[in-house]
Amino acid sequence: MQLSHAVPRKNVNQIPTLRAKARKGDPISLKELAIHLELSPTTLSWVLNDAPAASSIPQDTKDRIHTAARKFNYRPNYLARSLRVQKTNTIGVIVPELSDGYSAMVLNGVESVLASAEYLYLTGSHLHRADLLEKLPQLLIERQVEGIIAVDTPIHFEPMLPVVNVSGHDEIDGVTNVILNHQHAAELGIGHLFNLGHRRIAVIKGQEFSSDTKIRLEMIQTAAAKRGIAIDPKLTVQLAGDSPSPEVGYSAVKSLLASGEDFTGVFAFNDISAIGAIRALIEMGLRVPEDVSVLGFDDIYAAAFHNPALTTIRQPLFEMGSIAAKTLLERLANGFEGGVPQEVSVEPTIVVRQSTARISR
Amino acid sequence: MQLSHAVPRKNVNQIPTLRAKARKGDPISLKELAIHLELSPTTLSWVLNDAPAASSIPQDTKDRIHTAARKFNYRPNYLARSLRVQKTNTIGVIVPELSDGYSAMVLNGVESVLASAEYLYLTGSHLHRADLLEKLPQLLIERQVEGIIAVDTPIHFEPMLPVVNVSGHDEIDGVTNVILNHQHAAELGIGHLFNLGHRRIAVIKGQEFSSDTKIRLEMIQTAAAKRGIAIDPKLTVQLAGDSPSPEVGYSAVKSLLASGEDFTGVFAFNDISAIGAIRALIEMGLRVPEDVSVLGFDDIYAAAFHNPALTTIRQPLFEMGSIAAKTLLERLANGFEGGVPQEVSVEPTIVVRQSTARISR
DNA sequence: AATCGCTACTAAATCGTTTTAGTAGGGATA
DNA sequence: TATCCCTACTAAAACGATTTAGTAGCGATT
Repeated sequence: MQLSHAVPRKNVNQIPTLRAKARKGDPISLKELAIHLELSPTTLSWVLNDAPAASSIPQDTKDRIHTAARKFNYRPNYLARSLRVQKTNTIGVIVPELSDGYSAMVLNGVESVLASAEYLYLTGSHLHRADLLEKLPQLLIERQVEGIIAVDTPIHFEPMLPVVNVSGHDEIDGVTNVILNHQHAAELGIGHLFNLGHRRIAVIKGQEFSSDTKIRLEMIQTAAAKRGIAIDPKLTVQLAGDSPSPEVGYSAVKSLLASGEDFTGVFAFNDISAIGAIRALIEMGLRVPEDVSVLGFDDIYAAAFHNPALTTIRQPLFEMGSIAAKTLLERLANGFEGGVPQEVSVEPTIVVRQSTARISR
Repeated sequence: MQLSHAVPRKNVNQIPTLRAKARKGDPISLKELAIHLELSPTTLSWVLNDAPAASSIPQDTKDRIHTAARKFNYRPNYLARSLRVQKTNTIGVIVPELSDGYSAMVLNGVESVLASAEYLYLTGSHLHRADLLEKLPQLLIERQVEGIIAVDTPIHFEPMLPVVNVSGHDEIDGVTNVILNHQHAAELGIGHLFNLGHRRIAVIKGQEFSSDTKIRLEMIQTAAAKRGIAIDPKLTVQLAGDSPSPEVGYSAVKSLLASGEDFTGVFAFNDISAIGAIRALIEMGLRVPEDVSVLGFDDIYAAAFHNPALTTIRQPLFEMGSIAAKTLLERLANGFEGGVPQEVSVEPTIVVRQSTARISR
């Protein structure tokens, strides 16, 4: 990647800015506005914030204030206000990384709720690095965020402020976990494969750092056992590396195929790895779903349009995000009166498409 | 989606929080720390910030201060500091939406640069809604962000602070555009298809709201004309709707196929729509690439693992993000001395995979 | 005639820093 | 001995809001 045409414009630096300032009006302070109106800042503050004390201010004074505020485009300085009222209307969000599809969907849900509550959020990606896992919460807390939403992120700190962890499984005081009903998810997935006749089912485990990895596998094993089949440890492979690319699923299934073990179905950790798995199978001359069924997880946008279209366990990621945000805002509003919900769980659904089929051998 | 097990924990609300506070130490202020040390806040501020004035402070006093600060876990209050020094170390980022893959990749690049500069960022998604396009910049400016990075977002305001627009094409004072060399991209794409023998090439235009839509098509037409072929308007379809799903590409190509026009190649606006296009073609019984070649754009993670693997024009999205951030930080550091770069451009590359092939009919 | 209450405000403190302007005390210099 | 400089600090203002505590003026009540 190269840069080209770094074209600096001349004479554009000073003038337009000054013009813009003069035109738009330099941010004016409450004090300046008060002087202009020959009133005290107190009065303006009361009126502009519609404080109870403003009830004694006559309407025409109020009108004068509002008019002047609009005219001079007065915007209260958020820093000053936040400092005074000890409230920032800001939360922190910690994600593993943004471009994995998963976090972005959750964030969409978070944002949808925050927006209507006039909250903004600061984001940080920890990239699974220990130093960032340590530093990011600090950084956010220093910035006076009121609470933290973590997505698929281990919590290593004792929270001094409300924390909601999406896909968190550790019980930590002060941390609310928003989780998928993994038992149900496993039932749906294994049930589906079982009903199609599959008995030798390979499982792609998630990476060690993923919060869902452990419970997901356990629940799958339980669901399989319930149907009288076991998940053969030799058919269990684990994703390696932290790339958000299908490559990790591809490699995992490659090594599985190399082992020579026989299987008719694959239950992947997520859609991304399912896509990689399919590539590996096809390269070996196996057809999906005729020879091997592949079951994804998450239902990302691409799942429906992959070739073959992915049968998958849908996680309501957007909703998990919005629930996380709602829960956090509630906890903030309640102070410490409402009690801290330990866990909120959401239900998966199965979306049957073309990557799974009845066993034919 | 339903909620279940909203399990509130009893008696957990008061105690652990108080404990945590007592344990971790309530955030202590500089003043309190100063009282404890029997020094003035000034002295502490000088020493802790390693200000020039601290040169007259003897080393053992400095040590006392640092030790106490560590012991009481002193963290300067960002609001207070920012208010005083008129600097927030925060920028605003505006994206269309996070889960389209594109924005997330750019954001990764942005974050990689900001992190090492000790900057954090506030994010807002405008979802192509006019009201949000208006409101988000206001909101961010109110929060005293030092600058704004917009991603594929039309700028409707006169910027009072530095703005960098990734994939922006409008010349606006104070806005630096980070853009792809679209001429080169079109050359690569059309050249590739042309060399494979394709003459009747369908083009999937982007949505109207996408900043790249117009120039992309123009450059494609130019590149085609240069080779003596024209892009038939009847072979030009436009993505409709703002879903980040392959569905929009699917619909577009469906309607193209319904028109009965003949073509051997498709140049898609992005990989997502290319994936939708392939689905539409396959549904019509056409093989990709044997009957129709499909060329994507962006090179998202899934492109390499789609079936067939997508030949695509790679945009260095991560780099575009990091360049945007670097440019913005430079502009912030320079004040208005350095001049405002109007445009920085980056080069695409073509990644040839399996979705394009030599024409066979 | 003193008190009360109401209206329509203002002064000053406060949030937690940084920064400007001093200053007390001591030794060296003229 | 007066002046100057240096060391090691401190007091107070400032950033821009909100909030607490008043207060001046006036009409109504006791």
